[in-house]
Amino acid sequence: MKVLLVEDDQFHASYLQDALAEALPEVTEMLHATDGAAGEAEARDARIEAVVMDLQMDGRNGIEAARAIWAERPGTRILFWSNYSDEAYLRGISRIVPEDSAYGYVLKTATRERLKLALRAVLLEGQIMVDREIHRLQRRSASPRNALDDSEYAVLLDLALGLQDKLIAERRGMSLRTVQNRLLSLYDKLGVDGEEIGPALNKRVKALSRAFTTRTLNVETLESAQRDYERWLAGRARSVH
Amino acid sequence: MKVLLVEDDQFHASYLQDALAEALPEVTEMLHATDGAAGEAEARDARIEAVVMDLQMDGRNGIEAARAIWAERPGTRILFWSNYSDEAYLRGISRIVPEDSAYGYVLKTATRERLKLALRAVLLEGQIMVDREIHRLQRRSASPRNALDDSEYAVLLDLALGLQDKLIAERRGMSLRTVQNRLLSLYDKLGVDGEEIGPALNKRVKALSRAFTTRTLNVETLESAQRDYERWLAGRARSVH
DNA sequence: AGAACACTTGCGGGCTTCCGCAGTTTCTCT
DNA sequence: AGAGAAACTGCGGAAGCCCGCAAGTGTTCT
Repeated sequence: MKVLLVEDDQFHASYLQDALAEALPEVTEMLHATDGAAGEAEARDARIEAVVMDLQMDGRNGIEAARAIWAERPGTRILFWSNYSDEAYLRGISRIVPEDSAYGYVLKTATRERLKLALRAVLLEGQIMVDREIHRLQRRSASPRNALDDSEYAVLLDLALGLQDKLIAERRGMSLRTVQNRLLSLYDKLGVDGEEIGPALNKRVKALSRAFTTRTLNVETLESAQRDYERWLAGRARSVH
Repeated sequence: MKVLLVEDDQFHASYLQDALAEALPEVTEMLHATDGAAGEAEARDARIEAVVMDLQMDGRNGIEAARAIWAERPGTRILFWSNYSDEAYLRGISRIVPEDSAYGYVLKTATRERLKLALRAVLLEGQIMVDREIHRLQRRSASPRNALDDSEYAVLLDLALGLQDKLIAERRGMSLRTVQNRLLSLYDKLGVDGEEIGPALNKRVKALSRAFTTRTLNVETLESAQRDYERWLAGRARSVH
Protein backbone atom coordinates (compact mmCIF):
# COMPACT_ATOMS: atom_id res chain seq x y z
CA MET A 1 0.00 0.00 0.00
CA LYS A 2 1.28 3.43 -0.99
CA VAL A 3 0.49 6.59 0.91
CA LEU A 4 1.20 10.20 0.00
CA LEU A 5 1.72 12.85 2.66
CA VAL A 6 1.20 16.47 1.67
CA GLU A 7 2.43 18.71 4.45
CA ASP A 8 4.74 21.69 4.35
CA ASP A 9 5.76 21.84 7.97
CA GLN A 10 8.69 19.53 8.57
CA PHE A 11 7.94 18.82 12.23
CA HIS A 12 4.38 17.90 11.54
CA ALA A 13 5.45 15.80 8.56
CA SER A 14 7.87 13.73 10.57
CA TYR A 15 5.34 13.23 13.34
CA LEU A 16 2.88 12.08 10.72
CA GLN A 17 5.35 9.64 9.25
CA ASP A 18 5.93 8.07 12.65
CA ALA A 19 2.24 7.80 13.42
CA LEU A 20 1.52 6.37 10.00
CA ALA A 21 4.23 3.74 10.34
CA GLU A 22 2.81 2.70 13.70
CA ALA A 23 -0.82 2.72 12.65
CA LEU A 24 -0.48 1.06 9.28
CA PRO A 25 2.25 -1.57 9.04
CA GLU A 26 0.75 -2.52 5.67
CA VAL A 27 2.15 0.65 4.15
CA THR A 28 4.97 -0.25 1.79
CA GLU A 29 5.79 3.13 0.38
CA MET A 30 5.47 6.59 1.84
CA LEU A 31 5.73 9.60 -0.45
CA HIS A 32 5.98 13.15 0.74
CA ALA A 33 5.12 16.42 -0.97
CA THR A 34 5.48 19.84 0.59
CA ASP A 35 2.82 21.75 -1.28
CA GLY A 36 -0.43 21.25 -3.11
CA ALA A 37 0.96 21.36 -6.63
CA ALA A 38 3.67 18.81 -5.90
CA GLY A 39 1.08 16.68 -4.16
CA GLU A 40 -1.14 16.62 -7.23
CA ALA A 41 1.71 15.64 -9.50
CA GLU A 42 2.84 12.96 -7.12
CA ALA A 43 -0.65 11.54 -6.78
CA ARG A 44 -1.03 11.35 -10.54
CA ASP A 45 2.37 9.90 -11.30
CA ALA A 46 2.41 7.30 -8.56
CA ARG A 47 -1.29 6.42 -8.93
CA ILE A 48 -1.81 7.09 -5.27
CA GLU A 49 -5.01 5.96 -3.63
CA ALA A 50 -4.43 7.20 -0.09
CA VAL A 51 -3.44 10.70 0.88
CA VAL A 52 -2.94 12.61 4.09
CA MET A 53 -3.34 16.28 3.30
CA ASP A 54 -2.59 19.44 5.19
CA LEU A 55 -4.99 22.23 4.36
CA GLN A 56 -3.04 25.35 5.03
CA MET A 57 0.01 25.52 2.79
CA ASP A 58 1.82 28.22 0.94
CA GLY A 59 1.01 28.32 -2.72
CA ARG A 60 -1.63 25.82 -3.79
CA ASN A 61 -3.60 24.84 -0.72
CA GLY A 62 -4.99 21.50 0.31
CA ILE A 63 -8.53 22.11 -0.89
CA GLU A 64 -7.49 22.93 -4.41
CA ALA A 65 -5.12 19.98 -4.51
CA ALA A 66 -7.82 17.64 -3.25
CA ARG A 67 -10.25 18.87 -5.86
CA ALA A 68 -7.73 18.22 -8.62
CA ILE A 69 -6.93 14.77 -7.32
CA TRP A 70 -10.57 13.79 -6.96
CA ALA A 71 -11.32 15.13 -10.42
CA GLU A 72 -8.96 12.54 -11.86
CA ARG A 73 -9.58 9.67 -9.48
CA PRO A 74 -12.68 10.10 -7.39
CA GLY A 75 -11.95 6.95 -5.44
CA THR A 76 -8.87 8.39 -3.78
CA ARG A 77 -9.05 8.33 0.01
CA ILE A 78 -8.01 11.58 1.59
CA LEU A 79 -7.50 12.35 5.25
CA PHE A 80 -7.33 16.08 5.94
CA TRP A 81 -5.13 16.96 8.85
CA SER A 82 -5.04 20.55 9.93
CA ASN A 83 -4.79 23.13 12.63
CA TYR A 84 -7.51 25.09 11.12
CA SER A 85 -11.10 24.72 12.02
CA ASP A 86 -12.01 27.69 9.84
CA GLU A 87 -15.44 27.54 8.41
CA ALA A 88 -14.01 28.69 5.12
CA TYR A 89 -12.00 25.53 4.77
CA LEU A 90 -14.86 23.31 5.78
CA ARG A 91 -17.17 24.91 3.31
CA GLY A 92 -14.55 24.28 0.69
CA ILE A 93 -14.31 20.62 1.56
CA SER A 94 -17.97 19.82 1.72
CA ARG A 95 -18.30 21.35 -1.73
CA ILE A 96 -15.83 19.05 -3.41
CA VAL A 97 -16.17 15.67 -1.76
CA PRO A 98 -17.38 13.21 -4.40
CA GLU A 99 -20.54 11.39 -3.35
CA ASP A 100 -19.04 7.99 -2.74
CA SER A 101 -15.48 8.64 -1.68
CA ALA A 102 -13.78 8.17 1.63
CA TYR A 103 -12.38 11.12 3.48
CA GLY A 104 -11.73 12.27 6.99
CA TYR A 105 -10.87 15.36 8.94
CA VAL A 106 -8.62 15.33 11.98
CA LEU A 107 -7.32 18.29 13.92
CA LYS A 108 -3.63 18.49 14.63
CA THR A 109 -4.46 18.89 18.29
CA ALA A 110 -6.02 15.43 18.35
CA THR A 111 -4.24 12.73 20.33
CA ARG A 112 -1.88 10.38 18.58
CA GLU A 113 -4.34 7.55 19.21
CA ARG A 114 -7.13 9.36 17.50
CA LEU A 115 -4.91 10.21 14.56
CA LYS A 116 -3.89 6.58 14.19
CA LEU A 117 -7.49 5.51 14.39
CA ALA A 118 -8.43 7.93 11.65
CA LEU A 119 -5.54 6.80 9.49
CA ARG A 120 -6.73 3.19 9.66
CA ALA A 121 -10.39 4.04 9.29
CA VAL A 122 -10.06 6.33 6.29
CA LEU A 123 -7.05 5.14 4.37
CA LEU A 124 -7.41 1.41 4.95
CA GLU A 125 -11.10 0.84 5.56
CA GLY A 126 -12.44 3.61 3.39
CA GLN A 127 -14.66 4.97 6.14
CA ILE A 128 -15.66 8.56 6.65
CA MET A 129 -14.40 10.06 9.85
CA VAL A 130 -14.79 13.62 11.00
CA ASP A 131 -13.39 15.01 14.19
CA ARG A 132 -16.12 15.83 16.65
CA GLU A 133 -15.08 19.45 16.97
CA ILE A 134 -15.25 19.90 13.23
CA HIS A 135 -18.61 18.27 13.16
CA ARG A 136 -19.86 20.77 15.68
CA LEU A 137 -18.66 23.58 13.47
CA GLN A 138 -20.36 22.13 10.45
CA ARG A 139 -23.55 21.84 12.41
CA ARG A 140 -23.33 25.42 13.52
CA SER A 141 -22.76 26.57 10.01
CA ALA A 142 -25.75 24.51 8.97
CA SER A 143 -27.99 25.91 11.68
CA PRO A 144 -30.75 28.13 10.36
CA ARG A 145 -29.60 31.24 12.14
CA ASN A 146 -26.18 31.71 10.64
CA ALA A 147 -26.20 29.51 7.59
CA LEU A 148 -25.30 31.28 4.40
CA ASP A 149 -26.91 29.53 1.48
CA ASP A 150 -24.95 29.19 -1.72
CA SER A 151 -26.31 32.29 -3.35
CA GLU A 152 -25.65 34.41 -0.30
CA TYR A 153 -22.17 33.03 -0.15
CA ALA A 154 -21.61 33.88 -3.80
CA VAL A 155 -22.73 37.45 -3.16
CA LEU A 156 -20.47 37.62 -0.13
CA LEU A 157 -17.51 36.68 -2.28
CA ASP A 158 -18.40 39.32 -4.84
CA LEU A 159 -18.81 41.90 -2.12
CA ALA A 160 -15.45 40.91 -0.70
CA LEU A 161 -13.80 41.49 -4.06
CA GLY A 162 -15.20 45.00 -4.07
CA LEU A 163 -17.78 44.58 -6.82
CA GLN A 164 -20.60 47.09 -6.90
CA ASP A 165 -24.23 46.07 -6.69
CA LYS A 166 -24.80 46.48 -10.40
CA LEU A 167 -21.85 44.28 -11.32
CA ILE A 168 -22.87 41.58 -8.90
CA ALA A 169 -26.33 41.64 -10.45
CA GLU A 170 -24.83 41.19 -13.89
CA ARG A 171 -22.46 38.44 -12.84
CA ARG A 172 -25.04 36.45 -10.94
CA GLY A 173 -27.95 37.12 -13.22
CA MET A 174 -30.13 38.86 -10.65
CA SER A 175 -31.82 42.20 -10.57
CA LEU A 176 -30.21 45.03 -8.69
CA ARG A 177 -32.83 44.94 -6.01
CA THR A 178 -32.41 41.22 -5.48
CA VAL A 179 -28.72 41.66 -4.95
CA GLN A 180 -29.54 44.24 -2.35
CA ASN A 181 -31.94 41.84 -0.67
CA ARG A 182 -29.18 39.29 -0.50
CA LEU A 183 -26.93 41.87 1.03
CA LEU A 184 -29.56 42.64 3.64
CA SER A 185 -29.80 39.04 4.70
CA LEU A 186 -26.01 38.82 4.71
CA TYR A 187 -25.84 41.79 7.06
CA ASP A 188 -28.39 40.10 9.24
CA LYS A 189 -26.68 36.74 9.36
CA LEU A 190 -23.24 38.14 9.88
CA GLY A 191 -24.60 40.21 12.73
CA VAL A 192 -23.58 43.53 11.27
CA ASP A 193 -26.17 45.43 13.26
CA GLY A 194 -26.45 42.89 16.00
CA GLU A 195 -27.34 44.45 19.33
CA GLU A 196 -24.46 46.88 19.08
CA ILE A 197 -25.35 50.18 20.60
CA GLY A 198 -22.59 51.99 18.81
CA PRO A 199 -22.96 54.52 15.99
CA ALA A 200 -23.94 53.51 12.48
CA LEU A 201 -21.38 51.58 10.48
CA ASN A 202 -20.49 51.11 6.87
CA LYS A 203 -22.31 47.84 6.49
CA ARG A 204 -20.49 46.62 3.44
CA VAL A 205 -17.11 46.88 5.07
CA LYS A 206 -18.35 45.62 8.41
CA ALA A 207 -19.83 42.56 6.73
CA LEU A 208 -16.47 41.69 5.21
CA SER A 209 -14.77 42.34 8.48
CA ARG A 210 -17.15 40.02 10.32
CA ALA A 211 -16.86 37.37 7.67
CA PHE A 212 -13.16 37.30 8.45
CA THR A 213 -13.40 37.34 12.21
CA THR A 214 -16.01 34.60 12.22
CA ARG A 215 -13.82 32.54 9.87
CA THR A 216 -16.53 32.47 7.27
CA LEU A 217 -13.92 33.77 4.87
CA ASN A 218 -10.17 33.62 4.82
CA VAL A 219 -7.40 34.98 2.67
CA GLU A 220 -6.99 31.85 0.57
CA THR A 221 -10.67 31.75 -0.25
CA LEU A 222 -10.52 35.39 -1.18
CA GLU A 223 -7.58 34.88 -3.50
CA SER A 224 -9.23 32.01 -5.22
CA ALA A 225 -12.43 34.03 -5.63
CA GLN A 226 -10.34 36.77 -7.20
CA ARG A 227 -8.99 34.34 -9.77
CA ASP A 228 -12.51 33.18 -10.58
CA TYR A 229 -13.63 36.74 -11.01
CA GLU A 230 -10.81 37.58 -13.36
CA ARG A 231 -11.63 34.56 -15.46
CA TRP A 232 -15.25 35.64 -15.65
CA LEU A 233 -14.21 39.18 -16.54
CA ALA A 234 -12.08 37.92 -19.39
CA GLY A 235 -14.97 35.86 -20.71
CA ARG A 236 -17.33 38.80 -20.48
CA ALA A 237 -14.95 41.09 -22.34
CA ARG A 238 -14.74 38.55 -25.14
CA SER A 239 -18.48 38.16 -25.46
CA VAL A 240 -19.08 41.91 -25.53
CA HIS A 241 -16.18 42.57 -27.95
CA MET B 1 19.90 31.10 33.58
CA LYS B 2 16.13 30.73 33.23
CA VAL B 3 14.32 30.73 29.92
CA LEU B 4 10.61 30.84 29.19
CA LEU B 5 9.14 29.28 26.06
CA VAL B 6 5.76 30.49 24.88
CA GLU B 7 4.49 28.22 22.14
CA ASP B 8 1.15 26.51 21.71
CA ASP B 9 2.11 23.84 19.19
CA GLN B 10 3.48 20.82 20.99
CA PHE B 11 5.72 19.65 18.16
CA HIS B 12 7.31 23.02 17.75
CA ALA B 13 7.70 23.37 21.50
CA SER B 14 9.57 20.12 21.91
CA TYR B 15 11.81 20.90 18.96
CA LEU B 16 12.54 24.25 20.58
CA GLN B 17 13.38 22.61 23.89
CA ASP B 18 15.89 20.33 22.21
CA ALA B 19 17.51 23.12 20.27
CA LEU B 20 17.67 25.31 23.33
CA ALA B 21 19.31 22.59 25.40
CA GLU B 22 21.91 22.09 22.71
CA ALA B 23 22.58 25.74 22.06
CA LEU B 24 22.64 26.98 25.63
CA PRO B 25 24.03 24.54 28.17
CA GLU B 26 24.02 27.43 30.64
CA VAL B 27 20.25 27.23 30.89
CA THR B 28 19.32 25.87 34.28
CA GLU B 29 15.57 26.12 34.11
CA MET B 30 13.20 25.94 31.20
CA LEU B 31 9.61 27.09 31.65
CA HIS B 32 6.88 26.56 29.13
CA ALA B 33 3.62 28.42 28.54
CA THR B 34 1.12 27.60 25.82
CA ASP B 35 -0.48 30.97 25.30
CA GLY B 36 0.22 34.66 25.66
CA ALA B 37 -1.64 35.20 28.90
CA ALA B 38 0.06 32.30 30.66
CA GLY B 39 3.37 33.52 29.27
CA GLU B 40 2.91 36.95 30.81
CA ALA B 41 2.05 35.54 34.20
CA GLU B 42 4.98 33.15 34.08
CA ALA B 43 7.38 35.92 33.09
CA ARG B 44 6.23 38.08 35.94
CA ASP B 45 6.21 35.41 38.61
CA ALA B 46 9.51 33.82 37.75
CA ARG B 47 11.24 37.14 36.96
CA ILE B 48 12.21 35.81 33.59
CA GLU B 49 14.79 37.68 31.54
CA ALA B 50 14.86 35.53 28.43
CA VAL B 51 11.87 34.47 26.39
CA VAL B 52 11.27 32.60 23.18
CA MET B 53 7.89 33.61 21.88
CA ASP B 54 5.63 32.26 19.19
CA LEU B 55 3.59 34.98 17.53
CA GLN B 56 0.56 33.18 16.29
CA MET B 57 -1.38 31.69 19.18
CA ASP B 58 -4.99 31.26 20.06
CA GLY B 59 -6.23 33.79 22.55
CA ARG B 60 -3.68 36.39 23.52
CA ASN B 61 -1.06 36.49 20.81
CA GLY B 62 2.68 36.93 21.05
CA ILE B 63 2.73 40.63 20.26
CA GLU B 64 0.35 41.53 23.03
CA ALA B 65 2.18 39.32 25.47
CA ALA B 66 5.53 40.85 24.53
CA ARG B 67 4.17 44.34 25.00
CA ALA B 68 2.94 43.47 28.47
CA ILE B 69 6.23 41.87 29.44
CA TRP B 70 8.30 44.75 28.17
CA ALA B 71 6.03 47.24 29.90
CA GLU B 72 7.05 45.71 33.23
CA ARG B 73 10.64 44.84 32.51
CA PRO B 74 12.01 46.52 29.41
CA GLY B 75 15.29 44.66 29.71
CA THR B 76 13.74 41.28 28.95
CA ARG B 77 15.28 39.58 25.96
CA ILE B 78 12.74 38.14 23.58
CA LEU B 79 13.31 35.96 20.57
CA PHE B 80 10.27 35.75 18.32
CA TRP B 81 9.94 32.47 16.51
CA SER B 82 7.19 32.17 13.98
CA ASN B 83 5.87 30.81 10.74
CA TYR B 84 4.40 34.07 9.85
CA SER B 85 6.12 36.73 7.92
CA ASP B 86 2.95 38.79 7.79
CA GLU B 87 3.53 42.47 7.63
CA ALA B 88 0.83 42.87 10.22
CA TYR B 89 2.90 41.08 12.81
CA LEU B 90 6.07 42.91 11.94
CA ARG B 91 4.41 46.24 12.19
CA GLY B 92 3.21 45.21 15.60
CA ILE B 93 6.68 44.29 16.74
CA SER B 94 8.53 47.32 15.53
CA ARG B 95 5.99 49.43 17.39
CA ILE B 96 6.64 47.95 20.78
CA VAL B 97 10.34 47.16 20.97
CA PRO B 98 11.84 49.34 23.72
CA GLU B 99 14.75 51.42 22.50
CA ASP B 100 17.52 49.54 24.25
CA SER B 101 16.27 46.01 24.54
CA ALA B 102 17.45 42.85 22.87
CA TYR B 103 15.18 40.96 20.58
CA GLY B 104 15.31 38.75 17.56
CA TYR B 105 13.10 37.28 14.92
CA VAL B 106 13.60 33.83 13.43
CA LEU B 107 11.37 31.98 11.04
CA LYS B 108 10.36 28.44 11.85
CA THR B 109 11.67 27.41 8.47
CA ALA B 110 15.19 28.45 9.46
CA THR B 111 17.78 25.70 9.91
CA ARG B 112 18.48 24.33 13.35
CA GLU B 113 21.92 25.93 13.21
CA ARG B 114 20.48 29.35 12.56
CA LEU B 115 17.98 28.94 15.35
CA LYS B 116 20.71 27.95 17.79
CA LEU B 117 22.79 30.89 16.70
CA ALA B 118 19.90 33.25 17.30
CA LEU B 119 19.21 31.72 20.69
CA ARG B 120 22.78 32.38 21.80
CA ALA B 121 22.98 35.81 20.22
CA VAL B 122 19.74 37.18 21.59
CA LEU B 123 19.16 35.43 24.90
CA LEU B 124 22.75 35.18 26.06
CA GLU B 125 24.59 38.01 24.38
CA GLY B 126 21.72 40.47 24.19
CA GLN B 127 22.25 41.14 20.52
CA ILE B 128 19.60 42.01 17.99
CA MET B 129 19.13 39.45 15.29
CA VAL B 130 16.57 39.52 12.54
CA ASP B 131 16.14 36.84 9.94
CA ARG B 132 17.15 38.03 6.52
CA GLU B 133 13.79 37.28 4.99
CA ILE B 134 12.03 39.34 7.62
CA HIS B 135 14.44 42.14 7.09
CA ARG B 136 13.59 42.17 3.44
CA LEU B 137 9.93 42.48 4.32
CA GLN B 138 10.54 45.31 6.69
CA ARG B 139 12.47 47.11 4.02
CA ARG B 140 9.72 46.62 1.49
CA SER B 141 7.17 47.92 3.91
CA ALA B 142 9.41 50.91 4.52
CA SER B 143 9.81 51.63 0.82
CA PRO B 144 8.17 54.82 -0.31
CA ARG B 145 5.74 53.13 -2.64
CA ASN B 146 3.81 50.95 -0.25
CA ALA B 147 4.61 52.30 3.16
CA LEU B 148 1.62 53.21 5.24
CA ASP B 149 2.53 55.80 7.79
CA ASP B 150 1.06 55.57 11.26
CA SER B 151 -1.87 57.81 10.63
CA GLU B 152 -2.80 56.02 7.44
CA TYR B 153 -2.55 52.76 9.27
CA ALA B 154 -4.84 54.04 12.00
CA VAL B 155 -7.41 55.07 9.43
CA LEU B 156 -7.10 51.70 7.75
CA LEU B 157 -7.94 50.00 11.02
CA ASP B 158 -10.96 52.23 11.52
CA LEU B 159 -12.10 51.58 7.99
CA ALA B 160 -11.69 47.86 8.54
CA LEU B 161 -13.94 48.02 11.59
CA GLY B 162 -16.62 49.59 9.44
CA LEU B 163 -16.51 53.11 10.88
CA GLN B 164 -17.89 55.87 8.72
CA ASP B 165 -15.85 58.87 7.70
CA LYS B 166 -17.44 61.14 10.26
CA LEU B 167 -16.74 58.76 13.13
CA ILE B 168 -13.15 58.26 12.06
CA ALA B 169 -12.76 62.02 12.00
CA GLU B 170 -14.08 62.25 15.52
CA ARG B 171 -11.99 59.41 16.85
CA ARG B 172 -8.76 60.59 15.31
CA GLY B 173 -9.34 64.28 15.75
CA MET B 174 -9.22 65.16 12.07
CA SER B 175 -11.63 66.97 9.83
CA LEU B 176 -13.90 64.97 7.61
CA ARG B 177 -12.05 66.01 4.50
CA THR B 178 -8.71 65.00 5.94
CA VAL B 179 -10.00 61.56 6.69
CA GLN B 180 -11.06 61.34 3.09
CA ASN B 181 -7.63 62.43 1.93
CA ARG B 182 -6.12 59.65 4.03
CA LEU B 183 -8.49 57.24 2.41
CA LEU B 184 -7.42 58.42 -1.01
CA SER B 185 -3.78 57.78 -0.28
CA LEU B 186 -4.70 54.42 1.23
CA TYR B 187 -6.49 53.46 -1.95
CA ASP B 188 -3.44 54.53 -3.89
CA LYS B 189 -0.95 52.64 -1.80
CA LEU B 190 -3.00 49.50 -1.57
CA GLY B 191 -3.37 49.55 -5.33
CA VAL B 192 -7.13 49.68 -5.30
CA ASP B 193 -7.30 51.16 -8.76
CA GLY B 194 -3.98 49.84 -9.89
CA GLU B 195 -3.84 49.29 -13.63
CA GLU B 196 -6.91 47.08 -13.49
CA ILE B 197 -8.99 47.51 -16.57
CA GLY B 198 -12.08 46.10 -14.95
CA PRO B 199 -15.22 47.99 -13.99
CA ALA B 200 -15.35 50.40 -11.07
CA LEU B 201 -15.13 48.89 -7.61
CA ASN B 202 -16.35 49.74 -4.17
CA LYS B 203 -13.07 51.23 -3.01
CA ARG B 204 -13.69 50.93 0.69
CA VAL B 205 -14.30 47.21 0.51
CA LYS B 206 -11.57 46.63 -2.04
CA ALA B 207 -9.09 48.43 0.18
CA LEU B 208 -9.87 46.09 3.06
CA SER B 209 -9.71 43.13 0.78
CA ARG B 210 -6.29 44.13 -0.52
CA ALA B 211 -5.03 44.86 2.95
CA PHE B 212 -5.76 41.23 3.74
CA THR B 213 -4.31 39.71 0.61
CA THR B 214 -1.13 41.74 0.91
CA ARG B 215 -0.84 40.71 4.57
CA THR B 216 -0.97 44.31 5.68
CA LEU B 217 -3.77 43.24 7.98
CA ASN B 218 -4.74 39.95 9.52
CA VAL B 219 -7.57 38.66 11.63
CA GLU B 220 -5.72 38.97 14.93
CA THR B 221 -4.87 42.59 14.26
CA LEU B 222 -8.46 43.24 13.36
CA GLU B 223 -9.73 41.67 16.55
CA SER B 224 -7.39 43.65 18.66
CA ALA B 225 -8.39 46.85 16.85
CA GLN B 226 -11.99 45.99 17.59
CA ARG B 227 -11.21 45.76 21.30
CA ASP B 228 -9.47 49.13 21.18
CA TYR B 229 -12.43 50.65 19.44
CA GLU B 230 -14.88 49.33 21.99
CA ARG B 231 -12.78 50.73 24.78
CA TRP B 232 -12.73 54.11 23.07
CA LEU B 233 -16.48 53.97 22.52
CA ALA B 234 -17.06 53.27 26.19
CA GLY B 235 -14.90 56.24 27.13
CA ARG B 236 -16.67 58.48 24.69
CA ALA B 237 -20.10 57.49 26.00
CA ARG B 238 -18.98 58.36 29.52
CA SER B 239 -17.65 61.77 28.55
CA VAL B 240 -20.81 62.67 26.64
CA HIS B 241 -23.09 61.31 29.40
C1' DA C 1 -58.74 25.35 -5.54
C1' DG C 2 -57.52 28.69 -2.22
C1' DA C 3 -54.78 30.61 1.48
C1' DA C 4 -50.33 31.51 3.35
C1' DC C 5 -45.75 32.28 2.70
C1' DA C 6 -41.30 33.23 0.47
C1' DC C 7 -38.72 35.33 -3.22
C1' DT C 8 -38.10 38.80 -6.83
C1' DT C 9 -38.48 43.26 -8.81
C1' DG C 10 -39.24 48.52 -9.59
C1' DC C 11 -39.60 53.05 -7.46
C1' DG C 12 -38.16 56.63 -4.59
C1' DG C 13 -35.90 59.09 -0.87
C1' DG C 14 -32.42 59.93 2.68
C1' DC C 15 -27.75 59.21 3.56
C1' DT C 16 -22.76 58.16 2.60
C1' DT C 17 -18.85 58.23 -0.29
C1' DC C 18 -15.62 59.89 -3.80
C1' DC C 19 -13.24 63.61 -5.40
C1' DG C 20 -12.14 68.23 -7.96
C1' DC C 21 -11.44 72.99 -6.69
C1' DA C 22 -9.61 76.52 -3.96
C1' DG C 23 -8.22 78.87 0.27
C1' DT C 24 -5.49 78.39 4.63
C1' DT C 25 -2.15 76.43 7.75
C1' DT C 26 2.05 73.87 8.78
C1' DC C 27 6.47 72.04 7.64
C1' DT C 28 11.15 72.37 5.45
C1' DC C 29 14.63 74.12 3.26
C1' DT C 30 18.31 77.57 2.39
C1' DA D 1 13.30 85.16 7.66
C1' DG D 2 11.17 83.94 3.46
C1' DA D 3 9.97 80.85 -0.38
C1' DG D 4 8.19 76.53 -1.81
C1' DA D 5 6.13 72.17 -0.81
C1' DA D 6 2.98 69.41 1.62
C1' DA D 7 -0.91 68.75 4.36
C1' DC D 8 -5.49 70.32 6.07
C1' DT D 9 -10.00 72.13 5.47
C1' DG D 10 -14.77 73.55 3.53
C1' DC D 11 -17.92 73.38 -0.40
C1' DG D 12 -20.58 71.11 -3.70
C1' DG D 13 -22.07 67.70 -6.93
C1' DA D 14 -22.34 63.06 -9.09
C1' DA D 15 -22.75 58.41 -7.99
C1' DG D 16 -23.46 54.55 -5.00
C1' DC D 17 -25.75 52.44 -1.05
C1' DC D 18 -29.50 51.24 2.30
C1' DC D 19 -34.06 50.17 2.67
C1' DG D 20 -39.42 50.85 3.15
C1' DC D 21 -43.34 50.12 0.21
C1' DA D 22 -46.05 47.61 -2.88
C1' DA D 23 -46.96 44.69 -6.84
C1' DG D 24 -45.92 40.36 -9.18
C1' DT D 25 -44.51 35.32 -9.39
C1' DG D 26 -43.80 30.78 -7.56
C1' DT D 27 -44.27 27.06 -3.83
C1' DT D 28 -46.41 24.56 -0.30
C1' DC D 29 -49.68 23.51 2.55
C1' DT D 30 -54.65 22.07 3.64
